Amino acid sequence: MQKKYYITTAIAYTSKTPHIGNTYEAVLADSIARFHRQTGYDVFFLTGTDEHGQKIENQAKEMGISPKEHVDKIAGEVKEIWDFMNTSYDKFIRTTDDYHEKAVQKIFEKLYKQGDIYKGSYEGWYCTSCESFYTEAQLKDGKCPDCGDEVDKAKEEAYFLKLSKYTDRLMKHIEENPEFIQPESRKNEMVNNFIKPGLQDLCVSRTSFTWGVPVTFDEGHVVYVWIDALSNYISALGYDTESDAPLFNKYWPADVHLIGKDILRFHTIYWPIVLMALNVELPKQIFGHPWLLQGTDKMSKSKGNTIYAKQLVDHFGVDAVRYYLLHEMPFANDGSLTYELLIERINSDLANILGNLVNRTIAMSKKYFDSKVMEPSVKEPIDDELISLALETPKKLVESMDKLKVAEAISHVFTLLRRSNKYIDETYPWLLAKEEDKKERLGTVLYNLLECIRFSAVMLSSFMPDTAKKIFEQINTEVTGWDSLKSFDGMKPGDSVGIGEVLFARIDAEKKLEEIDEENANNAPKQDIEIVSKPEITIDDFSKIDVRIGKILECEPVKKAKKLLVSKVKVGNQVRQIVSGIAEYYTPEEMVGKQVLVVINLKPVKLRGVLSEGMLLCGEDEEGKLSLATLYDDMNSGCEVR
RNA sequence: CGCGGGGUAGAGCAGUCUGGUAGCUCGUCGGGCUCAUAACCCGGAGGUCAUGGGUUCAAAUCCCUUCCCCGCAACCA
Repeated sequence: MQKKYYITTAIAYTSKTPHIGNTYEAVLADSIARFHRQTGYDVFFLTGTDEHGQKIENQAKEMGISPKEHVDKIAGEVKEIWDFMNTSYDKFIRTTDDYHEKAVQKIFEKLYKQGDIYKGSYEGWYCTSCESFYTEAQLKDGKCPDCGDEVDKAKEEAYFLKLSKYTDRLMKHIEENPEFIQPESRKNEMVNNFIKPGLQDLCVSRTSFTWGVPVTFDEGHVVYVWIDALSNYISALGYDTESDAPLFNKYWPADVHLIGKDILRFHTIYWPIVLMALNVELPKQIFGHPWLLQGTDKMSKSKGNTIYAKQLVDHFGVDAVRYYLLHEMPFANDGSLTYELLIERINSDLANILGNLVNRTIAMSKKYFDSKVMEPSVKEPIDDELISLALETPKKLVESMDKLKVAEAISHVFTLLRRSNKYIDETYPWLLAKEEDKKERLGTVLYNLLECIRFSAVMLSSFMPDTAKKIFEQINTEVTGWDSLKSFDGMKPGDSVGIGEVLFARIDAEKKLEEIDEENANNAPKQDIEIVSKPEITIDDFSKIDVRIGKILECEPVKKAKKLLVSKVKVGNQVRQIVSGIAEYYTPEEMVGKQVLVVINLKPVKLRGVLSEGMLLCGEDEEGKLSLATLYDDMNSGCEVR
């Protein structure tokens, strides 16, 4: 029976257009899926979108459209990107799909009936204007972190999943299956930070918003993201708690869930526990891939450094972008993308090594043999090294791909291409062409080159499908299957090769970068921050906050806290000790002597064990970047700020 | 003393498990070649393998010290 292979990506959240980093995951999954198809597996490749939640509900409200309209638009964009990136998914699931919502409801019901989900209450602080709950730790200045309003201590009913019940089984599974969480270092993070300290039961329902899957037996409750989104991996296969599902029986358990390293916790802890509770087998592997950075920075909209797949593809073509993503991403560390690096890779690998080899080989075939493929009749020892390398390379590819080391796999192909270029220099075809009695030897040399190119194209099919196809056309072969790599005789003597066309044009880096700079300057004017004002307050409300001018006398870091500085601040006749989360932006030395704005009537709290009696005012942007508010002119400390 | 990963040529990385000539790609310099997209091929320069100590005939590799970077966790009144 044919072996099956089930691979999934994380489903993309439909709150904004995915950037190239998100796109990477789909391309990576695609190359793995294609490779398995090519090497004989029955593959199911799932991807899709995660479309519920408060954030989407709010965004839709702001835009004045329905949540469904909002997610339809973004899901459409996601699908469009996945499509032009040439990803060969078998199914694109949306969590707003009917069958998915039903499956989620059934799963929730089943877990509730068997007691793994129970109704409890969520005790915390409630903000009336936001209709949201916050834990003590989430509060900002004892107030709502979102809108800054007063919060009330309150209880809200919610459903909880009993994680504790399954902790031991999960731990055992992780220990017994070292492949389960990859890369290895991630496994330690999960075990040490979460499982060992003990798992708290997980809140799996919400009442604070309605854009979600309703809990069937309790009106007002909506299934929260964990059970909703994660279940897509089985609902997509038609999983049903009661009846059999053919696709599910065939493909489950997943061979690999490919996800970003940021959501590892949900996939390696919550998801396996849900499955255990459902009495369903666990996926074989969770692979938390690294992130793609813009240079050395995380991509984000507010930094204005977001790169989108569309722009890259428009400038460089799909396969060049796919090549870069797949080949330049390390296995465990974050990778980096810049236009400069991309152009360099295209020029040196794709244009020079690959494209030029194909081009020169076809040109020689045409020139010397009128495009005819010749019989390889005059062998020489020097051929053996080339041929045996060609025959070994497919095995190496399989080994690398088994470990999901895609970059390494591609490198093997390029080793063969480099060796082929060298072979041309070793055999001097242009000299052979000058002597009539060397014609047959020349034919053999060209045969070997064409066959190496064919080998390479077959092996590149999963990574650069369009390019592989173009190469097959140029060398005019239909022998493109993986099995044809078992012997070095796929090219048929007597056939004619096709027309040589440039596969990848060399790019003038300077010119291209200018072009892109200009484009980015036009397209991305620095956006003003959209102001969504907090509720109006009266002057009386304002006057409750006692802000004073202070002067920093001393300042030092708080031990074992990366972000905290503790300052002694002179405010009038008092000296306050204040802890601030600004250690990443200011050194203690530069703090001393600064005149600052201090909120003095905040309830004192201990931070990392250090008492803080107030708060220093700072400007803070979306990225969390801080700037301390100081004074324009020297003032006597203790003055009121109004 | 929270947990983990890492520091190897100008850049990016492999090698470390299982000690035995320090390697790959890019860049740079020089040479070769002309079939090809100024491409391809060969050679050179460039490394105290972060640091200090230990084990050993022999250490990038094994053991310990210190310093630095990164991830996770905690923390942002």
